[in-house]
Amino acid sequence: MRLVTWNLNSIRARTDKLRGWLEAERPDVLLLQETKVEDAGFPHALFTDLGYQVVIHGQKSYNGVAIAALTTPTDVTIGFGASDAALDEQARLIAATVDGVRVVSVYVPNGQAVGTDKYEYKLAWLAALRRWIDRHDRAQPLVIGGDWNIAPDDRDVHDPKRWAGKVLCSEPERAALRELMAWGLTDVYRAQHPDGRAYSWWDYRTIAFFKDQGLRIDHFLADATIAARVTTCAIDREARKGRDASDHAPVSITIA
DNA sequence: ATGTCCCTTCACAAGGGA
Repeated sequence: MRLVTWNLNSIRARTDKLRGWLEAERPDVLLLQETKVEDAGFPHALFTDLGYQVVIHGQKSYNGVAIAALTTPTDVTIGFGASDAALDEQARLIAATVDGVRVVSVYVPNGQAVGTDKYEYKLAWLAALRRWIDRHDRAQPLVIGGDWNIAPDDRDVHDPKRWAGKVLCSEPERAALRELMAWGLTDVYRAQHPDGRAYSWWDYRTIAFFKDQGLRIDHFLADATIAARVTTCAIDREARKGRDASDHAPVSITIA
């Protein structure tokens, strides 16, 4: 079973690129972030034409997440619900069961800059995600993929000195991620590649991809059951190339 | 490195977000 997570930075702007990639790769499950479209405008045919079923949680202009799968996603939930419904006004979380595995697509808030309101919102959102995971039944295998907007440690940063303390790398964000993982989740890429220096995002603004000035902020976090069965984790750098590319590359895992 | 890309609207230029 192969799962891929990809922040598209607009599914409508990425339609042709995504179709070509999907035809060539055909993962069993595709987790999407930043679809940037209301549900009524979602391009369903892009998926159904290729045999995928897709469940979506979108909004106008920003955010938006989805899960596409070759088998039927069941028990779909959107947002945190329960006591954290106040943090559900932005479309950043969707979950479904696929082939017995609880699969989650997350788009963690970017946080803009340390000390801003958006940064505080990011930390609050991550705390809510931890509470949401606490409600998950440990009997069901769990994998959470998405754009976490956090580089877990300095191995995940092209220039740790330049990024020290900045948003995406600051200690409170990293601590929030560790708090989440303390539930019993493994960063699949890092487990597979202890010394790996692969990145998943390169800023458009600094022409960063050309210089490979990237950060690894897109992750699969898996529970012990799934983590033990992972055989590969790769970042598809090729998909970041070209003028019509998202600023994120797809991240892929294979589960035996 | 204030350099790009995508979205939206009191829309064809400018602001917000990343």
